[in-house]
Amino acid sequence: MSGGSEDAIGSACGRVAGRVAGPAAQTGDQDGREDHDDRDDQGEVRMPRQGSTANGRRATVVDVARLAGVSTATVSRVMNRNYPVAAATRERVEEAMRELGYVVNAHARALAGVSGRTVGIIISDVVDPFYAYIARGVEREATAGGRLCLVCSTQGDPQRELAFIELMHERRADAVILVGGSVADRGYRTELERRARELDAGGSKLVLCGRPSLGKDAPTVGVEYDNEGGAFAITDHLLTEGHERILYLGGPPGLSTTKERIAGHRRALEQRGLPRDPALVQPGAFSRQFGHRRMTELLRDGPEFTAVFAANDIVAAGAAQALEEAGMRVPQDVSLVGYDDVPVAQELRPRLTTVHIPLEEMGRQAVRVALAGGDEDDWRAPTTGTLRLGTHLVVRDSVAAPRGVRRRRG
Amino acid sequence: MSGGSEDAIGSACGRVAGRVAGPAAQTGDQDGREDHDDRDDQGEVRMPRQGSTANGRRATVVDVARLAGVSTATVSRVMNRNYPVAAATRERVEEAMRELGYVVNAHARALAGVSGRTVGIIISDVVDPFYAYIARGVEREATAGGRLCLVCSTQGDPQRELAFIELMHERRADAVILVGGSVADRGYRTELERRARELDAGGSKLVLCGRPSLGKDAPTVGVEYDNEGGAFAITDHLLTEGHERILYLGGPPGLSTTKERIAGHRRALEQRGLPRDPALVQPGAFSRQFGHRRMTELLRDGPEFTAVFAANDIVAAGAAQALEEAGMRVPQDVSLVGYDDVPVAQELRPRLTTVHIPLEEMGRQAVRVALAGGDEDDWRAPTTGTLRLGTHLVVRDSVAAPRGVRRRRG
DNA sequence: GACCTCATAGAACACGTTTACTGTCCGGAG
DNA sequence: CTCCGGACAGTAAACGTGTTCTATGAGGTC
Repeated sequence: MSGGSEDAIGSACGRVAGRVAGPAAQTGDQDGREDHDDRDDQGEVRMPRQGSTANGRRATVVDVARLAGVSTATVSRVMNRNYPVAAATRERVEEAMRELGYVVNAHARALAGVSGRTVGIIISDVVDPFYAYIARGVEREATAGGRLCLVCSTQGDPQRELAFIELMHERRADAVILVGGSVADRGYRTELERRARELDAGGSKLVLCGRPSLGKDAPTVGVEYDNEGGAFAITDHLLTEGHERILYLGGPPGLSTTKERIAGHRRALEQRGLPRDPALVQPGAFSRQFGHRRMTELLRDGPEFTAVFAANDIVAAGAAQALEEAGMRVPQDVSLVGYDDVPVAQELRPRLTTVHIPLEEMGRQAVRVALAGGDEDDWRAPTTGTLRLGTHLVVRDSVAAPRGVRRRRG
Repeated sequence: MSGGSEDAIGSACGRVAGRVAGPAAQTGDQDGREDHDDRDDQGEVRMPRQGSTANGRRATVVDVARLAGVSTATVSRVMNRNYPVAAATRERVEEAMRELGYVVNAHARALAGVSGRTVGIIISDVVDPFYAYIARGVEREATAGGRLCLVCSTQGDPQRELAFIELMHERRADAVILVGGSVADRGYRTELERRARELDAGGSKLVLCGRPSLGKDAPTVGVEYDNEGGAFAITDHLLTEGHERILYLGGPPGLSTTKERIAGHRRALEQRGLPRDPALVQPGAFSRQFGHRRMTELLRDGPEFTAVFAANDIVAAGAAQALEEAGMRVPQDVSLVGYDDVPVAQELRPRLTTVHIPLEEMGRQAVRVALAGGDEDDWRAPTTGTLRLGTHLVVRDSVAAPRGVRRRRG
């Protein structure tokens, strides 16, 4: 992007476009289009089908060519700079394009064999910072490669996810990036695998970002982060501080992300020989509201605990509010940690100890990995493979040694 | 969306696609397809040009038609359900599509005259919740209308903005939505207006969302919020509490958004007959970092003030930290307000008093307004017009009566 | 002057769908 | 029996661009 690129965006081809319209003078020359040998006897002008809702038809290569007095091939070559064109001719063509306000039709171009230069990303919610950061990485990397980014939100509905993949396939996206944990449902998995094969057959890639692989033979690539390891590390941090009864709060129960985080949590417990208490694992949503409501309930009639491991920072924010309302101080009375290291973690008071995930980098890698094999014709490169990024603990102010075992209130 | 729609997404046409490949059994019945009379004598297979990077060519309508023993027209009609097809024929075609894993080519479809069903949104940064909420509204409304959403981030660079508009025009987006304040530069304005005309000439709409109109004759539509009014209201709130020296902090100086907010702020001051002190207006970035740094500097050697009006909630978060580090309590020592009512406002302690903007609703309205005229053929509807949404004050805990005039520390 | 090469430019087809016309078959009305 | 209309299905022409193959003239060499 730092080179003398001709456009403000990635490597988009240089194009020009100009003022709306000069006098539509048809440029007198009675061109040599001699009677299509039929259809002329119809006598009627027969208004051409309108593009969509247009009032004025858009200029095409043919119009430009006519005005510049050249063939369409020459116009195409002027645009793409992939074939020698005399300077004078080039100038005339560019002037004509400006005159007509010509804008190339990306659909026609894509149909003619040039890549559509699009990558799609499917997430649960644009507003959720976890997804937003990944989306930013994807968008930036895509733009750097001269591509546009199609964003879809599923609101967590697997059916919509499948439908969006299909829509992106229809648009011949270079890559489709699926972000976030997935449900374990077998039927869904099968459907997903079928889509992956179809995409692959067409030369596109399905990228699984922060989600377990579909299996060795499914034609997908993956970018993961060390979910289990991060959970292990942060639990271990709590254990080191002396906590023995840790409440795990939030995260949709069926989700792979939840399972992995709980797995890491349990491994840390087991390593210290601590028992696992089912009452201390309270999955739910990934929302602030859930964190607040469930925490309030558990403070009233839940098990004893001295620390809370919230499934993510948003849940932690809700839990923090519940704690505050119950008159509990963090970390003096209860320690609290989150996951994801999203901006809110720095705004909470005390600042939240959490696990950092290289979200934006994951997004970038997702498109890089997807497009790696496609550019060259080396289909020897393994069509499947997984890139794994590290996570690390971020220690802030929300953890302290337990003062004593917490008793249920009231 | 609540009707018995056939797909998980908006009103997308029903399409099918199936398992990769059964035995390619050609379905025995020796149908009456007697030799296409050409192309068979070529004898040679002649590998067609590859689509992009594919190893296996994608199935097309022709393939499906051949396998089902019908014409391509019939296949098209089966897909689009816009023309009667016998049940038996339909079944055969659908089976063929499943067999071949056929996925329609959206580019070809768009080229043939069907709308591409795409809306584009251009924002400064996906991660910024201000933009993220608007993007969510756009995305949801677009999806509800069976459209896909193209998202681009400019990082605040007007050149990239222009380039993105061009890219979306090439893709024949139904609407291009420009979000957020704009710079006052005249050359930029002219460029933008030219793009608007080109877009309009092609039947697309340029929507200005939270940004001033380009003028009466520019073919754009707009969705605004009452920026000036919100600033007036919140300043008046501070004045009512007894504050007389209010620091306005942050917001890029050239930006229309900044100008409007400052205008409202000043109007409130003037209404009470208070003087405007230039030293009390400190524009800058819209970032947390700016809020923190500048607030720190001003506490050291800035003018006296008893309240801070941060240009938005993010800046307020930075300012809050600076205040905290300087040992100042909010609101006892200094009152603090923000703008936008973004989630962080609820996480700050004390919870931030701010101005609520119906961000998601703006996004929804933006696409609604853009697509309103286009669906019907009533081009009598004014091609230009602006929808204005209200803002309102949200009172939380960050404002109190001034204890006394604040003196500079040290 | 004949011949070859190089630099350009044009003609024509491919890309994959949709759709306006044109038929064809069949049942029922006159 | 003929005529008519409805229900289907096929033919072929767009849609706008990229690209391959071919053509033409200029300039140089022998």
